[in-house]
Amino acid sequence: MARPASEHPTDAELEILKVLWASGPSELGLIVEALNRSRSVATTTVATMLKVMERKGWVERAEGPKGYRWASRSSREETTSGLLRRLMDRAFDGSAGRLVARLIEDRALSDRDREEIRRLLDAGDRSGAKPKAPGARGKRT
Amino acid sequence: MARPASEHPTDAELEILKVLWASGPSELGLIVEALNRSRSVATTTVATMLKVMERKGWVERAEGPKGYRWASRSSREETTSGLLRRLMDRAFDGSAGRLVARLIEDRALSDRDREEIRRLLDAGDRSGAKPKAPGARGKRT
DNA sequence: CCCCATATTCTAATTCTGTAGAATGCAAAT
DNA sequence: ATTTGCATTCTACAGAATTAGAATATGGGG
Repeated sequence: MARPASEHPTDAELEILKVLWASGPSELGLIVEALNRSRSVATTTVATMLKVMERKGWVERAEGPKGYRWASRSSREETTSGLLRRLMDRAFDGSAGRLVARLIEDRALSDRDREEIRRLLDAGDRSGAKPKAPGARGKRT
Repeated sequence: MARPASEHPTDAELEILKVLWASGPSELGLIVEALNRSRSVATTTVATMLKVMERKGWVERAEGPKGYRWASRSSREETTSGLLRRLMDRAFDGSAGRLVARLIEDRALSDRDREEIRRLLDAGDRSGAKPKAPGARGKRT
C-alpha cells in the first residue's frame, strides 16, 4: 500500500552522485565538504544517505585510508539518461520530439545551444547506419 | 527535518492531471474510470489525491451535477515545462543544450523528431526578435 | 597511553506519498 | 420511503525521503 521505491536517484541522492562524478571515488569528509559549498548538511546525514544509496545500488564502497572510499556505480550519462527518459515517458508520452519542442517553445535554448543541436543532428544523420529500424532505440552511451 | 514538499506534481498527481488535460473539467467517476484503464485505483484514493492537489493548488473544483467538477489549474504546457526545467537544473546544470545532446546521443529521437526539431529551430530563428540577450531566458508559454 | 579528529552505525523524528476502508450525504430510482 | 449508487470526508497506515543526535570505532599525534 505504499510506494515501491523509485528506480532513479532522488534529489538529495543526485547531489551526492554529482560530487562523486566530479571528484571520483571519495571519502566521506570530501563529499560532505563539497556538498556544504552549496548547502548545509551534517556528516551523519550524508553517511546515512550513502548507506541507503548503497542498498539501492547507486554507490559502492571500498576500503580506504580512513574509512571507505565511496564511488558511484553508474556514470553521469547513464543516470541522467535514465532520469530524462523517465520524464519523457511520464510527461511527454515517451516522445523525445515533443520534449524538445517544449524546450524550443519555452525559448530555453541559447543560440549556442541551437547551433550545437543542429551540429549533433547532422552528425547523427551521417554516422548512424540506415537509421530506419522502427524499434531500434539502442541505449548507447 | 524532512522533505519541504515539491513545487511540482508527483507521479500519481501527474496521472490525474493528464486525465484532466485530456478530458477537461471532470467528475470523480470519470477520472477514476480513465485512470483504471491503465492501472487499478480505488475511488477514495483518487478523491483523497484530488483534495491534496487542491490544497497544493494544482486543481480546483466547481459545483457540478453530482458532486464537484474537478479541473486542472495549469495547462499541460506550463506543467511539463516546469518539470522539464527542474530536471534540466538538477541533472544538466540548467543547460537545455546538454539535455538535448543527451537525447541525441541516446538515439532517442526518431527521424520524424529530427525533422520536426530542425523545423522548430528554423522557425524560432526567423520569429524571435534579435535573439541575442545573453541572460534572456523568458519563461514564456 | 590518552586525546582528537574523522568515519561509521544505530536510532529516531518528521514529512510526504500513495493507498484505501468506514462513515456519511444526497439524489435518483423503484 | 427505502434502496441504490456515487461522491465526499475522515481516518489510518505503510513505506520512502530527509534529516541528524548519540554512541562507537579507529588511527595518529603527542
